Amino acid sequence: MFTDASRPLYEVKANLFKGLAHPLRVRVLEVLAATPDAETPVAALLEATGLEASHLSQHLAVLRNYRLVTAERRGNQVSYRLAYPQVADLLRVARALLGEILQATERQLVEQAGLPDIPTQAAARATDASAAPVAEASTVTAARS
Amino acid sequence: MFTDASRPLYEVKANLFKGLAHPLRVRVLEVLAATPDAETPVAALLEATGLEASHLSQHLAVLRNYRLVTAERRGNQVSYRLAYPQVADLLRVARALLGEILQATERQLVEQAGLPDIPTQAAARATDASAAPVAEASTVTAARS
DNA sequence: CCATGGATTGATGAATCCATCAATCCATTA
DNA sequence: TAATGGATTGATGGATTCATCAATCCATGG
Repeated sequence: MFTDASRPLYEVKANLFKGLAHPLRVRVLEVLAATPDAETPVAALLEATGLEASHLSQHLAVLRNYRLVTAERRGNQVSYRLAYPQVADLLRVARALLGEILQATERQLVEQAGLPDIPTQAAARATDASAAPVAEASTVTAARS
Repeated sequence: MFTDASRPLYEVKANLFKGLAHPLRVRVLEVLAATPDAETPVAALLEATGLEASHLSQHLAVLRNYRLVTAERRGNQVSYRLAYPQVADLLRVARALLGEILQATERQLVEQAGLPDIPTQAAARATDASAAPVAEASTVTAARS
């Protein structure tokens, strides 16, 4: 059911994004995407992420269920690779989009720094929390009707 | 903070995917992507989704915070559009990936249907639940060492 | 067969996200 | 300014997801 057909496309898509919506999973995919034609043993992933085996394995299971990676057992140990090259594509496009977003919001910060408050490092310090969205600045812009 | 720089890339990426990880939000983005150069009034989104205004607005707020859409107020009503064309790119690539996944899992279903159980419509009926991942079939494949 | 190392699975409290309802805001018109 | 329609915001249970720990599986070597 992790990627079922016979459901509206937007549901399946959202579901795919849900599979990608965790830093550790993205990290793992990035590592795997770095060597698209080689297998990466779990040991290497453990080292790359610094995680506890069990924790990593949980997320690997998620990635497997979503059919984003495939696993192969060679004797005692297991290796992973991306299930499809398009997974790497997706990461690249996401990165490109983020480039745009960050660049644009940076411009905005500069613009609004010209007038109000402290023009220097205030913004930098303000943008410090570790959870989610971009710093606010009133979203809905006006336009003449 | 919804798309902060100065954090590891994989965190920011995962965060982006989190913003996309909901069927309604994907649906809205798809609608907006259908007319990239025109604004879409909230009324149209309401109709396209069949949602209650408040509910839709919640998700629009999320999309705004993630900088995926922009809103403009024209007199009494508000219209939305994609903030960057790359958002549409991302949806397209996701769709391409899903195409691969579904096609491949379909092949697998056919293969394994050749031998066990009922070879006909059993698989189709089995893939019915409405929540998440693809139907299971043992993940870790073996290989010679 | 038992022990060991490598990896996965299961279970549980904590944290996060979501849908719904009430309240508010904003611009237009009377 | 009072009232109305369009849209957003806030608050609150209910549902998902996550991190951690213990238990299990699986293949190899003694």
